Amino acid sequence: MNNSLPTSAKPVGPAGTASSRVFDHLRRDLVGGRFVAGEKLAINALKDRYQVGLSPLREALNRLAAYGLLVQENQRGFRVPKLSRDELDDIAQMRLEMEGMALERAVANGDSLWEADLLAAAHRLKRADISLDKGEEWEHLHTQFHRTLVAPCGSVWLLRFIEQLHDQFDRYRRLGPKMPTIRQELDEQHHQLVELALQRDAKAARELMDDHIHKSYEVALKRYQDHV
Amino acid sequence: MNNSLPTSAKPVGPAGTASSRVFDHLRRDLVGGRFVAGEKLAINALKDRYQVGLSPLREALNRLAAYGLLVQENQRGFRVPKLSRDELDDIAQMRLEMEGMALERAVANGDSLWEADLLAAAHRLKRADISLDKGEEWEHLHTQFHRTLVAPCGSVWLLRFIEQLHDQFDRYRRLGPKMPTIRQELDEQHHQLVELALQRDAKAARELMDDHIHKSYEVALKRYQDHV
DNA sequence: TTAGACAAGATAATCGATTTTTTAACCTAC
DNA sequence: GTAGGTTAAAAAATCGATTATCTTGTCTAA
Repeated sequence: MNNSLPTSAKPVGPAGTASSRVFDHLRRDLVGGRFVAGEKLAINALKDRYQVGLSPLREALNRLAAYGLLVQENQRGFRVPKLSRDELDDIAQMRLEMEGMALERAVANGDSLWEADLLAAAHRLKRADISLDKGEEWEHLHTQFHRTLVAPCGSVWLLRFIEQLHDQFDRYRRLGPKMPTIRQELDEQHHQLVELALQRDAKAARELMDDHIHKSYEVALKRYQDHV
Repeated sequence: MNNSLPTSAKPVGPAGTASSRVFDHLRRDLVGGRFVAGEKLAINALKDRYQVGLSPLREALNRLAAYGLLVQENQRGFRVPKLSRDELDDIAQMRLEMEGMALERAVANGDSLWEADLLAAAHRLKRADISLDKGEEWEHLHTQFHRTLVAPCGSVWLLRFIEQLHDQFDRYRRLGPKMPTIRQELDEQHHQLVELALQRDAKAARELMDDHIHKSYEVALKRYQDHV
């Protein structure tokens, strides 16, 4: 009912600090490809762009560097990490291993509340208007769906790593303009994943997840190759 | 050098910034159990303790929070994460999965230079004087050995996650005073691991690694239970 | 007694200015 | 022409002080 303000799954609560706000904003922009890979960040320009002072901005940059969305070089500031085919392969491979593991555990552990959340997340994702807001809304619901899928895997650290890998993967997947054609097929798989999860068919679910990641990988690779 | 996470092997080069220096120092102290779990950090006290100003100190704290060695609560500073049996189990379980995977790949990929590095690392570890420097020297060589073991696994992200898990695991393992008795057995396994790696026996190596982590887990659990 | 209000002190977060280091442009000697 | 050196400008890092927020202790009213 009260979907207006503080209920969302956002990292920062009602009393967000400037540092946290700019962290979230920068993270979205980095994952969404609003910066050129390899680019050196001009801190003074960012100060204007995000309307914050130097201290909270630098704190946010430090966090992003520790998180892996920036690289920090002593005495010479921050840059956006380069992209490479090798790294994309690495990330996709790790997603296969870790999300597969997480999904199997989630299917084994998830309760009926999870089933409800999953259906809800899938429904919201299906309903999302891709043309709206440059697809930001769809992206958010997509992230949320995958998060929900593996949520009851029982490992905080596994979830954390998967989240990190998703962010990294999306730096490739979200290069360039949208391609709604392939999305059709991937969207289909989301619903099949829910089906198999509800049937508690861990093996089939994992196989489908493997295929899903593989297809997403092909999208990301295409984007990367077109982009270079 | 620039692509490694802030947790790189070497503390920081000659031109380390104040921020990086205090990050390294704090990281060592957190992993080494020099702070009480759950404790709230008094920033002004840290300023004196590490002889740095507020800005570089806060930047270091932000990095450590993103890395998982601190928790950050908006508007109320930083605290040392609590310890729990559940989390220890989680961390150990993840180490089993990830280091096992990494070791298998390393055994498949590692070249002769790796073999040499491995022998060297094992030798240095054996020679290390535990009584020296509160065991810091041994700890460093131990970390280095395990790092070398999985180094050629081919995945930057896998290595990164393993490193992070080691730091988390050591928060438990290094609680309380040293127990040289059990170390004997674990030290023995280090050499057996080298043996199996050189023989390229991936399966046996992984099984031994599983056992090694399991034994380490028992040490850590004992420490944790004694500590509570 | 105890819940709530309030003020005072402590702590966290942020700002503006300064110091340090790097970068880039220019010069000179060979 | 190029390697090496010098310096001015730019950028990064840090400092000192200010502002915002939380915490604690005290008081009052029910």
